[in-house]
Amino acid sequence: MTSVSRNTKRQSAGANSERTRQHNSKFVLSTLRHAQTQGDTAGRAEIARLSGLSIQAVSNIIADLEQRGLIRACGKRNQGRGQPAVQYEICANGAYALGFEVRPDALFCTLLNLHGETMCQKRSALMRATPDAVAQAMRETKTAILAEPGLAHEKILGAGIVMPGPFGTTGISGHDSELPGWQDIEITSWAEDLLKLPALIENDANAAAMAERISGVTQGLQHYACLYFGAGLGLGVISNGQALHGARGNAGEIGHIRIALPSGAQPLEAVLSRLALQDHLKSNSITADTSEDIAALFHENCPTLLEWLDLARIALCEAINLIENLLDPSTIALCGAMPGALLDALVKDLPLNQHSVAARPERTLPRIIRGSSGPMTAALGAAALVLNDAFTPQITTSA
Amino acid sequence: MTSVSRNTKRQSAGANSERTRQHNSKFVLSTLRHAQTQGDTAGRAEIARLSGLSIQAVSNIIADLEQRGLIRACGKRNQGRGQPAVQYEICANGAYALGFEVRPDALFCTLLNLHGETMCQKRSALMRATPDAVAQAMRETKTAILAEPGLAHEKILGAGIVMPGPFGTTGISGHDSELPGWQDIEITSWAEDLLKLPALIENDANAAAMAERISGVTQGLQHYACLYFGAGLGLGVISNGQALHGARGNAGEIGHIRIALPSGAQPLEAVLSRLALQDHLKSNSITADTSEDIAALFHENCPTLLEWLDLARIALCEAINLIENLLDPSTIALCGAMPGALLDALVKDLPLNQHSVAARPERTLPRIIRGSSGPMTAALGAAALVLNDAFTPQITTSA
DNA sequence: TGATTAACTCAATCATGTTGAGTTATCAAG
DNA sequence: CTTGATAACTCAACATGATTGAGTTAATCA
Repeated sequence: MTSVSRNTKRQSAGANSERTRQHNSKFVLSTLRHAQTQGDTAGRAEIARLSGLSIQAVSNIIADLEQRGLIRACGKRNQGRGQPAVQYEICANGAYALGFEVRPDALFCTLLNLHGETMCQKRSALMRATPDAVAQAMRETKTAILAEPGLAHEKILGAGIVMPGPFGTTGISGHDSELPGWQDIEITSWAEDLLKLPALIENDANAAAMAERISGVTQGLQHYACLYFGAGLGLGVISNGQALHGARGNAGEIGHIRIALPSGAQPLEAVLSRLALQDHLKSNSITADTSEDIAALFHENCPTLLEWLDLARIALCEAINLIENLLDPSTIALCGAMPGALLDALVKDLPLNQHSVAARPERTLPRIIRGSSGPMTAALGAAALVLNDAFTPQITTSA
Repeated sequence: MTSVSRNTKRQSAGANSERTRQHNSKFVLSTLRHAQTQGDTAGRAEIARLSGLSIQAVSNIIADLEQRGLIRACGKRNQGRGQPAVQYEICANGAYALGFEVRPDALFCTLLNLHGETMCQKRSALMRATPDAVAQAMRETKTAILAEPGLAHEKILGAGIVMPGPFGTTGISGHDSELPGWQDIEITSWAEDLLKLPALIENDANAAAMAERISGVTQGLQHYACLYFGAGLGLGVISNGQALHGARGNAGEIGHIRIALPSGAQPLEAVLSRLALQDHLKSNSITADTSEDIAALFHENCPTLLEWLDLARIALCEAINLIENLLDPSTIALCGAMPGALLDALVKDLPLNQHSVAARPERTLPRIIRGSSGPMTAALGAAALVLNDAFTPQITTSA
């Protein structure tokens, strides 16, 4: 089939020549993408050296990818003697990735091109996020997107879908983020049948982490974490370039962890979350329903908000300590549905624990950085999952 | 080359037919192993169905593995009509895995066969665990092991090596577990040159977790964690069948995390570790230097020890809450250098938080189980790393 | 200007998986 | 006790895709 595969057929555990080609094609694409993020390009011979493949093999793959419109030649480069190497780059609009975020009251959609650039965004209001209502909204959204010029079903690599966790029946019942009627649905195949596209399901924090990898502040990193402000507070973990789901897809519920604060032990998201901020404001009779409200308060130096910020920064330090000790990430990105300026303020001059495995002298990245913010972060991340998949040589796990 | 590869040559990122065969061979082996742990066996056709490979491909691989002495036919089985399927099993002594644990004062070694059974164990005292001293001890140990009957260099798949973290220079200086003179050594290639074998490096907790997977309580699980009593307290995390290292191999330092206790916030290993136990005993003028001493105290219901146990169980509950929320494991195993009876006592009737993503009604495994204990756990785990590698279809991550 | 170098192409070869046509051994129905 | 159905397995031809070695081309260097 194809390297950046569109076929919905489930992959089996065994490998064959087709799979080999798919794997190698993904390697070629990831090399080109990696070069492009550095403002660079690459030629056949260089890719062959990096991959350990023969030049001929790379040549064949490049011919194939070029013919399919995913890459194109972009000049030559002299590297000293010898014939100049023809350079290749990824065609921004050679293919697209679709991302959906299902929320209790709406369906968000983002379409990314191969450069990770947002091509369009859509929002559909939902009365109730039942499977039927979501299915209808997804179908309509897809139809609307296919109507755009230059878009065909064949050019969509797949769909990433973000759903609020926790998945399955858990001890946390009555949790606001749980959706009605989804318990008995195997979501991946449900979505693949619905959209006629390969589907990837993730929680919001992992998707946000992928977004940072595809077009954000963690490009090129293989190990990092992403604290994500969504309904509560989630943690996306990327290890070896792949998201960490846990046994049931419920990993990253960092908001539920009790942490030690000067005021006593509390769940992290009782302090460090959008809801916690709004509660704190409300207890001082200030309402801030939207991100814009919060941003405005921050802009005018609202003392109640600054008070919360001090609390939140203490909680954040504890969270960082936890994450660094447990996961040893290259960095931690802070992102999600909070005003960017507020994230900046949270991140700035944190009194981080220096007695940590993360306090390395040779460190080049800051221990915490501000990632992307805004309400569409999760839908963007959903689409990023698809791009990551297209650019990452895969494995199947054993029995 | 070979599927259970012995060659030291670094694998490249690109795939070819040889790599495909290697991948598929590992799948066949893992299927047979999995069946064997269930007291079962498997035939060609069954493996073909599981892998998605053709029967012919499986047949070829089986012929190859059998010829190399890694598997053998073990009777036939009637599954109703049709020709009975020839069953295969892994030859226990078809190959071996070597495991080393480097400690500040000694080098421990364990040799496992393909069934994960311990063939021999060795201990070499070290004055100081400098690279030179360790190299000499490793060389001598390997020579002694090769002298055993039935053992040849070719039958050793590789060496797993466990070293106390943290790796590299970190903010935690003066840490007792840091070894002298290792900062500037790329340990994997150092060990491969030294032993002329493929080498895998891990921290103690991850290795212990692998040991549970190969021959312990977590066989067949893809997602779990392992709380490990070593020098302090470590957490081994297996996600998707692979150990989680973090960016620098320092993941799992759960002992350093501050947790909220009735007595105030403290690092977890200030309560839950062998050293904490010994300190607690010492503050009541009881000395217990060895595991036997501790086991004896426990056996005679020493009130000071029981007092510690109550404290430790509270801390353990907090740790479990942390791990479950962050990693969503299938289960958590408790293991390491503590008397088994004490681990049992820790695990028994824990007042676990029911408000957790882990409190699932359909859960079949307990949320926490007792794993293997004893001083050789880490060296065993080191060898288990090699077996896991031999039985797990691999990938190389992209650039 | 010619030697050197590196990128690249072409054609032959090789490893491996797949496919389809048998063959064999067992069960079950007549 | 025969016969047909069924499933495991083998054999041979084929397809895919990577590798190899012998050119070819276009640069730099002396």
